[in-house]
Amino acid sequence: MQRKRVTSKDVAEKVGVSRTTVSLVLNNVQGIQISPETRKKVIDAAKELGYVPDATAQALVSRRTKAIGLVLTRSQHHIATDAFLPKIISGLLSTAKKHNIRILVDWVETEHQESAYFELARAKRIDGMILSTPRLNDNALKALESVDIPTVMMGSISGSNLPFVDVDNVKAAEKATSYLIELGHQDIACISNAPPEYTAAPERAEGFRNALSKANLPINENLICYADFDPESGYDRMNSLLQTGEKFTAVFVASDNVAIGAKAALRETGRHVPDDISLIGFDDIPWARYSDPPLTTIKLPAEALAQNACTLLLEFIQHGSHVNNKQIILDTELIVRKSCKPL
Amino acid sequence: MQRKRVTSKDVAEKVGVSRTTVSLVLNNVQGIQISPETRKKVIDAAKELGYVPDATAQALVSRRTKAIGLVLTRSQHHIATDAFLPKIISGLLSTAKKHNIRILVDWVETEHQESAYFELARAKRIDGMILSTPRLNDNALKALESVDIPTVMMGSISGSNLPFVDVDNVKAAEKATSYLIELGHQDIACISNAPPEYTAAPERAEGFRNALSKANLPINENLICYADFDPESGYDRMNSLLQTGEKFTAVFVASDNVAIGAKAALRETGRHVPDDISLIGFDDIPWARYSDPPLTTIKLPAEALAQNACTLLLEFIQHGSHVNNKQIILDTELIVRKSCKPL
DNA sequence: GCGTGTTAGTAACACGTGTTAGTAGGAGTA
DNA sequence: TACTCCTACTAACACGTGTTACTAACACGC
Repeated sequence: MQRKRVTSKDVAEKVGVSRTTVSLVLNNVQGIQISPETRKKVIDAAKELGYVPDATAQALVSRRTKAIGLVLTRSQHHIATDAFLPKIISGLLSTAKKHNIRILVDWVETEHQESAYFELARAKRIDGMILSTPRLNDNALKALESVDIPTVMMGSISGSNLPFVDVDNVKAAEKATSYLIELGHQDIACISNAPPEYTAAPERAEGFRNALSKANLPINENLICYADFDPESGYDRMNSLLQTGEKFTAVFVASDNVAIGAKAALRETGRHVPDDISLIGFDDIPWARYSDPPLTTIKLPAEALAQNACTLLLEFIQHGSHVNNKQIILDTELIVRKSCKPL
Repeated sequence: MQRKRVTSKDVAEKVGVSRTTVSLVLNNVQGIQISPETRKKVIDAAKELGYVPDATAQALVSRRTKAIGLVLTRSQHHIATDAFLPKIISGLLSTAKKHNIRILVDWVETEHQESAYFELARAKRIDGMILSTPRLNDNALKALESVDIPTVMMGSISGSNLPFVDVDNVKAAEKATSYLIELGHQDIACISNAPPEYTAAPERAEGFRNALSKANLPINENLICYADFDPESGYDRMNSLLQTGEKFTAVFVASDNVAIGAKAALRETGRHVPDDISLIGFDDIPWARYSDPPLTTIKLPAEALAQNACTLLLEFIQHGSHVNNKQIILDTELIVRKSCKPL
């Protein structure tokens, strides 16, 4: 049943040459002399036998697995509800495919972070890794540096000098908030996307504050809170905001996924978007433009982020740490739809 | 900079035993005699040196890579907008982690299917693969069988006897449609989830027809159409349905993701859900319960599907093709929310 | 002393590839 | 003939591990 593997030795024997010759021909090694007839015979035989080089053996000798890791550092529930993951994967796959590289998805539970990174890297199963929205404590960071495997982060993190790809979260949040201010809103709430440990969350809150300051508006800390990635947390936070009794006419929600839940909470308490409350999101997930009303939001170039992270990592792998451009900041864009209204 | 790799040889030398002994101790091989002192010394030395066995070398000799492939066979755009992928990945990761197995995500562009499957399998980079919502032509199927790598499909496919994990699409669609009929609807449209090549799509349409037949209602083929996974296609199909001039008071949309777009089309043409049109979805993606109105739908156990597929594949890998239970059908559940109304 | 077992290991091969150093054979030159 | 150069290869090592077959040392019973 189980057909025997076809190895380069089989190809060599069929043609009547050495295994070395087969390797040289099939890898098209430059600066070496093989007669055209032999070349052809080898190539034909390989095709006929259906020879595919064994990736593990190649990896062992070349010290390159031709695979990179996408390391997710969130809870299982947050992975399952991450509206962003498909775009990340899609972007990664498209770039990786061009370079004939595979993607290994791994998941590091927060509890045992250090050893997990360590083992993953040391086992040499991947050539490098991409950390998605990392939340690293000092130990994990140190472990990561000590194994020195090429690493690129998607989303920056304070206190680390690993290369990263990100957007300017402060500026983007400022852009969103300024838009609300331009519409005449003065009492604005902010639900950031995630707990403050995730660097992007406080950055977006900071952008929110900046916009208010520049417009000489007071900052009411009671109107600033942090969600937890999923719609449910947005639902909860919005209800909490409503219960404070503080007045607000607009909300900046720093994640479309969270905004889904926030909007549901508004609806259930009889408030209408945008007539009663203006709502602006962040990310521009596919759902946003089909929402009711279509959600005004900040477009995050998710696929481009992934593609850039992948390209940067591959450079990193190839040229060692001499990568000149260690951080890439992509642009965001305000997408005006119908969830905000002049006051 | 680049620290030298720690191999089992280093551990052996440090302790003063042979490499064999190190291997026997660390793998805890049964039925072999090693003195407790030596055991301890080896374990201590391994820990002290930070020894992690090289996965590629292990794979080469054991003929097991301890990785399985998740193979996506859709276009890049469809991967990016797949609201289901995160749950699949989350389910896969959780099960795989328990067995200390990694997940390799791969993407087969439809054009070069055959060779891609072939190469992936033959390169021995993975021990088995999971095909997600496969659409296989005959060539691809034959190629797949000829390389005989353990394979499990998520979503069945006609004309193949590969093991699979799925829900009973016909019955689930029937359940959804019957619910609409029970509410008094008689003129019901159906937008299936995907093009008919994807087996689930015609199956769900069939379930739709079955329900009508059982209720002695006429089947109007003009009211049955096929979307293409994403919200945009739902938007288009709904507009087409509206333009036919055919009358309908309810719609069964065999995908929540498609329903998002369909609902937008209804809204833009001034129709309200559920007052004017009742809408029932399929999948129960996270967005569904926060939708406006909350979407009544059929719950597809996505994570459980992935977990079962993973478990089945691992059994398959371990015990060869002697897996007794070659197909697993999971239950679906009608989730009643607020998008449907008695006529 | 001798045969038999047991204990605690080790030497050597296998996995399938990439690569370096070397070589047989022929042609050209003095 | 003797030396050099070129062509077209090949032998052999390395990568790091798992595993099988073997052995040295010692104890035990008679």
